[in-house]
Amino acid sequence: MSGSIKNWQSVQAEVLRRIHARIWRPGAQIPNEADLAAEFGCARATVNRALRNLAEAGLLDRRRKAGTRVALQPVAKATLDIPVIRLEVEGRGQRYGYRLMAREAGPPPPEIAAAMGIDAAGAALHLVALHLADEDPYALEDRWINLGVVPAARNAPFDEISGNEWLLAHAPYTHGEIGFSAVIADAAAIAALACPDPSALFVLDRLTWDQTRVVTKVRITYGPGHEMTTAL
Amino acid sequence: MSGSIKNWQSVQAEVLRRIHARIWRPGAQIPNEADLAAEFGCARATVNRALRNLAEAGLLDRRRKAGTRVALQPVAKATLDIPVIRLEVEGRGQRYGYRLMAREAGPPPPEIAAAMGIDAAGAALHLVALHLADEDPYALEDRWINLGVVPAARNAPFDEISGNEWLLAHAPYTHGEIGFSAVIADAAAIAALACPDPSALFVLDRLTWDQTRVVTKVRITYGPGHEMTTAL
DNA sequence: CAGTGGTCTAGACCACGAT
DNA sequence: TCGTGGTCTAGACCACTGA
Repeated sequence: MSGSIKNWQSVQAEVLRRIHARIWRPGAQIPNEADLAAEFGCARATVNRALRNLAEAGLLDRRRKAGTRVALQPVAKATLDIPVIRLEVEGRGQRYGYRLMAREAGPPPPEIAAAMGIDAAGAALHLVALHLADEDPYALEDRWINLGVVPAARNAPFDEISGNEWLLAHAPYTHGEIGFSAVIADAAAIAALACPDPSALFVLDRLTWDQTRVVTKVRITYGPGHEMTTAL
Repeated sequence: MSGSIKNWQSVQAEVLRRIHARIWRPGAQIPNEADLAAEFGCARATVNRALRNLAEAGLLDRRRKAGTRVALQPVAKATLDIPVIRLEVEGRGQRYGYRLMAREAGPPPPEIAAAMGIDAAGAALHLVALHLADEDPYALEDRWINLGVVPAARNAPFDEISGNEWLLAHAPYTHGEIGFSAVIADAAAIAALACPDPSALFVLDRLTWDQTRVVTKVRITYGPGHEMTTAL
C-alpha cells in the first residue's frame, strides 16, 4: 500500500497508474466502486468521482450492472477553447484591430436562409469584418444574424464591436454546432487576408441556436498558416 | 416556483434558465451554494454538482470567497472526439480499408528528431499509410514511432493494422498535443488522395508522450472537403 | 479574519440492464 | 432478478482569498 489515498485526485492517479502499468488491461473489468473504496479506505462517493472523471475522459467504460472496464479504444477527446477573437489575439500578446467591411440588412440568399431556417419574408443582417493582429489581417468573419430572433442587432454598432462580442452580450444561445475544415482561398479572402494564390485556409463554421431558432451563422476564415492546438 | 428541483440536472436547468432569461446578468454574482440549496430544497452537494458542471462548461466563474458569477465572455468549449480512423469510417456507414505504403526504420531527419526529442543515435520507425472508405482514399497517415520507447514496434504487423490501433493496444501514453490546420496538397498527397491540384486539405498533427519521452508523432492529412464537427 | 467554494463521509434509495 | 453505477442527503472540515 502506497501513501494514503484519501481524495479523488489521488484515487484517479492510482487508477491511471494501474491502467498505465497494465495491471488493469484494456478491455478488462476493474473492481466495483465499493471494493475500491474499501481498498483505498475512502468513501464510495470519492471513488465514484474519480472513475466518473476518467470515464468522461474516455479512458473507462462504465455501465450499470456490467461494471467498469478499461476502454479498448480510448477515444481521444480534444477540448478546444474558442474564445472571442479579440481575446485570442490579445492572448498572443498582439494588438487587436477590427474593421467592418460590409453591412447589409435584407433577406438572405436561399442557401443561407435554408441553413438558418428563415422563411422568404424573414430578414437577416449580413456582416463582413476583418480582425487584425498588430495591423496584419488575422481572420475574416462572414456573419448572418437572424433579425427575427435578435431585432436589436439592426441598429447595433458593429463598426465598433465585432458581431461575436455584441451577440455574446445581447443574444444568449442555448446550443450550437461548430465545424472545422480547410478551403482554397477565394478572391475575396486573398484580398482581405493578403495571402498568396493559391492558399489553404483554416475555416471555422458556427451555427448557434436559441431553443428552436437560429440566432446566427458565421464563418471565420483564418489567415494562412493558422493552427488550432490543444492539449490531449 | 416551478416543479420540484431535486436533482443536479434540474438545478442546472434552472440556473441556465435564469442566466438565459437575464435574471442573472453576465458578470453578476449569483447566490451562494447554501442559499441556493435552501431555495431549491436540496442538499448543497447537489447545487455544487450543478454549478461545478456549468463552470467547467465556461458559463460560470467561481472563486472561493469571491463567489460565483455569470461569465462575461463565455468561452465556447468544443470537445472533439478523435476516434481511431477505422471507427470513424465505419461510423459513417462506410467500409474501411487500409494500405501500408512505406515502412522504414532508421534515424529520423533532423527536424523530426528535434520535435521528438530523439538524439542522433536514436532510432525511429517511419510509416506511411492510406486509409480508405469504400475503396476511396480517406486520409493519409504519416507517422514516426520512437523505437527507443516502443522497441516492439520494429516487428509489429503494420501491414495489417494501423499504427494508431497498434499503439493504442501496445503503447499507452500519458499526455499529448494535438493541432489542426489547413495545407495545400503536396505532390504526394495529390497522388495518394487522388485530389485536384491545387487542393486545401485538413490536417491533424498529434504528438504523444509517455511521461517525458515522445512515443509517436503523426500527421493525418484528410481528403478534400473533410470537415470535423461537434456540438457546442 | 471570515465567507465561499471544494471536498469527504456514511448511509441510503434508485435506475438501468445483463443474465 | 439483482448487481452495479448514479445520485441525494446532512453534516463536517478545509483551502483559498477578498476585505
